[in-house]
Amino acid sequence: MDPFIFYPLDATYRMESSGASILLFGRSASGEQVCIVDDQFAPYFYAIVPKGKNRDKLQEEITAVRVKEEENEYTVRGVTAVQKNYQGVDIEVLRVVLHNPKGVPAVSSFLSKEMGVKTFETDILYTRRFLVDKGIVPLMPYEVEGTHTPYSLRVPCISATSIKPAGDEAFKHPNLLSFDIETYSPTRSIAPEQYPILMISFYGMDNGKQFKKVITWKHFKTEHEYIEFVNSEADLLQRFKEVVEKHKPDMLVGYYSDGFDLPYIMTRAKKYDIKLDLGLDFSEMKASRGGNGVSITGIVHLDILSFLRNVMRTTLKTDSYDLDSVAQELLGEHKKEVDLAKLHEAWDHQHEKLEEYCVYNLHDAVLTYNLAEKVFPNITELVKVVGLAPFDVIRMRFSQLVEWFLISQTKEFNELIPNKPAKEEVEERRKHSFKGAFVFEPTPGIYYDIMVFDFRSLYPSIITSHNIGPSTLGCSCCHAHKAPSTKYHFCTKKRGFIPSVVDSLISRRMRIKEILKEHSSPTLEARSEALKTLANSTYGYYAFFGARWYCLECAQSVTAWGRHYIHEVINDAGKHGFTVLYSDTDSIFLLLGTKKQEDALRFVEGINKKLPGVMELSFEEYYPSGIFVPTKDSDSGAKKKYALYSRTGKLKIRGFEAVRRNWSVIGKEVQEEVLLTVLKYHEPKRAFAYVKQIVHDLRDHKIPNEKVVATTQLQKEISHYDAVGPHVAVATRMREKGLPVGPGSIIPFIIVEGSGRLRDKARIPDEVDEGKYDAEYYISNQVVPAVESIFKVLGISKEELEENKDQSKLADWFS
DNA sequence: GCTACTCGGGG
DNA sequence: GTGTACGAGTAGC
Repeated sequence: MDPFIFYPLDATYRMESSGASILLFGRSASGEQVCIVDDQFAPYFYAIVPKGKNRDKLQEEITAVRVKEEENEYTVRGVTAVQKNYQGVDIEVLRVVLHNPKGVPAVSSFLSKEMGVKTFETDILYTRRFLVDKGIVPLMPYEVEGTHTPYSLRVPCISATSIKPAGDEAFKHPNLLSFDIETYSPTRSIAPEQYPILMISFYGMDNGKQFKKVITWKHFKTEHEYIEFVNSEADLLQRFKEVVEKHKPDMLVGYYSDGFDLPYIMTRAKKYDIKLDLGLDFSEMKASRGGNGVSITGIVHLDILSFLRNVMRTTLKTDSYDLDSVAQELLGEHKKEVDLAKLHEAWDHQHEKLEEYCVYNLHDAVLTYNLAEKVFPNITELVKVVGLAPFDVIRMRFSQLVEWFLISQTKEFNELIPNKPAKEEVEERRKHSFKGAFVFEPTPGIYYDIMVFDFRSLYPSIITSHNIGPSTLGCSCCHAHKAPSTKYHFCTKKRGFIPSVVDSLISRRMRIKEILKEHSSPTLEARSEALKTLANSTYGYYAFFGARWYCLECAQSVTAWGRHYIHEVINDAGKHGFTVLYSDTDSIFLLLGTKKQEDALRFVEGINKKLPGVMELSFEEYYPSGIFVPTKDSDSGAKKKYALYSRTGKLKIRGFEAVRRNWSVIGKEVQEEVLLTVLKYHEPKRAFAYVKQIVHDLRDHKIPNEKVVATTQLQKEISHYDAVGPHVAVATRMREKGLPVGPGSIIPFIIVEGSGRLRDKARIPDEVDEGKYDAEYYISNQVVPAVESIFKVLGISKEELEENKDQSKLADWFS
C-alpha cells in the first residue's frame, strides 16, 4: 500500500511464535483509526563482566542460558559487547538480547543470582523501551510504509517496513469523548457492589457538531433530546459500550475516572456479566493492580484530574482539586448546583426531578471535556519532551517525568541507565531526609500587601552553570570548583550528562521565549511550560529517594548555590525598602509597606538584569493579606504553614491541618470563618468572640449533631483490621444492627461522653440523641486545633479558647 | 516512638 | 505488565 502519515497514540505488544510484536495504535492523517505493527524490535538488557572473568567466555555462557518459568522457557537470542558511560566512567557491558519481554526479569535474575553477574536496564517496560529507542514520539507524525495484515482488530492493521519522522506538527485535534456517571448514594457511601449507576453522560464532537447524551434508566417527561431512556442498569452499561464503540474516540476523558467512574462501571458490568471489551484488539478494560490507572487498548484513557494534580499543580492557584474549583480557575465556570444528597430520593419517588440531575450530569462531562481541550497542548508538549505515551505522561509525578526524560536522552549520550535503588537503599535514603533548601523563618503575625515571587529557574541554571551532576561530582582531575559552604566539588573540564541535558532544556526554552516576544502562540507557551517544568524538577529529582540518578551531594550543592544567590536578593530587597516576609526554596514573599506593586515589579526587573543568563525571579501573585503562625511548641514562626487571602476572595491555606472529610463540619466551619474574619474583615476580636460562642454552644449541646459527625472510609473487611480505630468499632456496631457495611463504606460516627479509648466512645449517629455528644472532645480535638495557631498570633492561648468562663479576657480584649 | 491506617478526587 | 503512588496527617499500641 501507499505510504501514509500516522500519529501514534498508544503502544502495546503481542507475543507471536516468531517473537514479540509492537502494536502502535493511532490515527492516520486522513482520519482513520489504524494499528501499525513492528515485529523487528527485540527486548534486551545489559550485563557487566565481573572482575577477573573472561568476557568471551561469559558471552558464551550467557548465550546458552535457558530459564524455565511455569509453562514458558526463555532463551537468549544473542549477546554482544558494547561500550557505555556509567557515572562518569567508560565501561564495557554485554547486551543480552532475548525473544520475549517477559524473559528479561527471568533471565536477568538468573544471571545475577546464579552467575554473580550484575545486570542493568532490566525493568524498562518493553513498549516504553521501543518508543525511546526508536525515537518514536506519540502524537507526532510518522510516514509509514507497509502492508495490510489480517490481524483481528477493530481497526485496519498495517505491518510496517518503515516508520520515519514526518515533520514537527503534532496531532492537534484528537477526537475527545468525555463522560461522567451519577450513582445511587443514600448515605455518603460510595459502594459500587451495592448501589447502581443511575445515569451516564457523554460529551464530544461529531463531524464538527456537538455530541451530547445522557442515558438513564428511569423514565420521565423531558424536552431535552439528548436524554435517552433505557429500561435497566444492564441496558445502560450496554449503551455505554455502544456509544464508545460508535464514537471511536482517540481519547476517553473523565474526571477522577481512574479512581471512580471506570472502576464503578467495571464493578457493575461484572455484576451483569457484561464484557467491557472496548479495546481495539477486543481486550477488556483493565485496572492496573496498584489502582494507578484504567486502560483500554488503543483508546487513550485520560483522567484529566491526574494531569492537573501531577503536572499543572505548579501553575494552578487552587488548593482543592474538585471539579468545581478547577473549572472555576481554568474555565471561569462552575458546576451546576443541585442537591446530590437528594438524588436517591428523586430516583425512588420523584421522577420529575430527575431531569435537573441529567442536566447536571451532562454539564460535568462538558466541563471535563473543556478542561481536557484546554490542557491538551500542555499534555502534547510534555509527551514530546519525555517521549512516552500520553496515558503514561499524565499519570506521572515530576520525579518520574524527569527520570523518563533522562532515560530518553541516554541513547544519544551512550549512558547506561542506573538501576532503581533496592528496598534497603530506599530506606537508607529516606533517613537522610533532605534538609538543604533554604526556608526563611517567618515572624508570626498578620500581614498586608504581600507580593509573591517565584524563583525556580534559579536551580536548573545552577545545575548547568556549575556542572552539578552525579558523574561530575568529586572528579579527580580538578578540585577548584566547590559549592559554597560544602565540601563538594564538581568537574570543570568534562560536561556532565545531566547538566548537559538540563542545559538543552534551558536553551530550547530561551529560543522559544525569544519567538514569543515577537508573537504569541499557545503551542509555544505550552512548550516553554513543559521545558520549564522538567528543568525545574531536576533539582528535586536529585534528592528524591527513588531516583535512579539520585545524588544528595548534588542537591545540597544546588541549594548551597541557591542560598548564595537568594541572600543577595534578600539583601537587595532590604536596600530597596522592602521587607522579606518569607522565602521557601523557590519563592520569596515581599511586604510592600509604603511602596506600590509597580515598585516591587520594577525591583524584580532590576534583580533579573543582574542575575546571570536564564536565572529569573517572576511575579506570582499579590495578596491583600495573610497570616503566618508560630510552631506548636514555640513562638518562632512555623515554616510552610500560612494562609493568604487573594483578591479573588479565596483563601490559600498551606500546612494547616483539618479540612478533610474525616473532620467534622464544625471544625472546618470554624477554621474557615476565623481565617476570613481575620484576613478579609480584619476583625480578630470578632473571630475570638465567635470561637468562644461555638465553644459555649458545644458545652450547652446546642450545636446540632450533624455538625459534629465525622466520617472515615472503611478500606478493608472489618475482620482484617489489626488496629481498631473509631470507624472500625462503629462499623462493627453497624454490622451487628444488620446495616450493610463493607470495604469502601463511609462510616459516620459521633464521639459520646464516657471513659476508655476513642473507639469505645464512638457511636453510629442514629444512636446518639440530639446534643448528646462529648462536647469536650469536640472542643479540644476539632475546634481548638483547627484555629489554635491562628489565635497564638493574636496573643490568645489554647487554654483561653477552651476556658469556660472567660468573660474577663474577652472584656480586656474589647476594651 | 513506632506502626497502622486514612486522605485526596468521586456520589 | 521487562511495574505496583505518595506525602502528610491521626489514632492505636
